[in-house]
Amino acid sequence: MERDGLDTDLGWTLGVVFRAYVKAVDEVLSHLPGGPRGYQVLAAAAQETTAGQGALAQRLGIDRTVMTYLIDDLERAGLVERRLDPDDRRNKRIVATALGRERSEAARSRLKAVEDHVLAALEPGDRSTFRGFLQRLAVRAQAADPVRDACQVVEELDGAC
Amino acid sequence: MERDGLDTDLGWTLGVVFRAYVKAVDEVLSHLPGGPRGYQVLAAAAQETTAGQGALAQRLGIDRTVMTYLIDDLERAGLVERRLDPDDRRNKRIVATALGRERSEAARSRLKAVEDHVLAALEPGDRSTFRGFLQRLAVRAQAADPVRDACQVVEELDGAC
DNA sequence: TATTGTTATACTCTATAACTATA
DNA sequence: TATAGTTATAGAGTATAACAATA
Repeated sequence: MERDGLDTDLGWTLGVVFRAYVKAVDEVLSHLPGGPRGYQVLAAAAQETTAGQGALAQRLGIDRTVMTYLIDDLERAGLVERRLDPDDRRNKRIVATALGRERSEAARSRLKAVEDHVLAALEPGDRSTFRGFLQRLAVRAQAADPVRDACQVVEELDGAC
Repeated sequence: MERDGLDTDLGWTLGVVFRAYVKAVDEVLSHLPGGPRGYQVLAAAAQETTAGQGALAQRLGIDRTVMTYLIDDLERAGLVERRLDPDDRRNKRIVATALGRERSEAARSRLKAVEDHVLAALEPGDRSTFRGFLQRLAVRAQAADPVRDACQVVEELDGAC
């Protein structure tokens, strides 16, 4: 069947694999408050002496207003604590509790298992090749400006932008 | 830097590449009513004698209530028409106008260019290897049930689900 | 009664801006 | 005045359910 449209090749396959991954991750992290994003915050809190929730939000690409609710939920669940920074009492450092560190580690194992499962269709050797390719594409994609790139693409075709 | 959390390997790279692709596609199709989804409908209408908008919605994974608005916009822009099916007057077949077919073809070229651009970081040979890997993963992922898979993954670790 | 397409309502996310407390 | 965190409000997007026309 000759496919066409967004289902074509890259767009379709990339989307299918990504959504399958996201769905599995959502499922595996559903017991954590805030789901995947809650896990990101928890994992950061478990590893680092965070500099305050604002900096944390920025680093994780989460809006600071969303961060408030996220931490509210994690705190209610007893996974993290807000500690006032003595040096600057406007800052609140987020630190994981013992329970939080435990849960974070457990979630990490599950995520690893999900990754392996998503890649299970490939031979072990191909898996690392694939990861290498993806990494190269990701690095390039992050460095670039998607909007400008899109305009370049269009320019080649009809001089738009 | 030892990364951890969702930013790890597969999840992070897959997300970055996918989002870059989606963003570029959004940009390149922004002039079409309904954006990427509008294009999917338009492309389907341009190629096939569609069996009615309900069937179309189901095949494209679009909610039928959303499909109504989508087609409203495409029709207003003069890209498609709703034609009553004489055999069953409840059905409305969606057919592309001459303008619609033209726009659909132009959009197709742009999408192809976006794909090439996203994969530009790889050597030509590696590109097709990568596509092959992705396709294998996508086929497997689509055949499987993400939720059940997630439970299997979890079971291996702590007997949940 | 069941089905196609349409419309109306509600709910979830996100983004924006206003507010407090510190500095 | 500026900044960290919080709270309140409004918007887009989606999902749910009621509705009209046809079978």
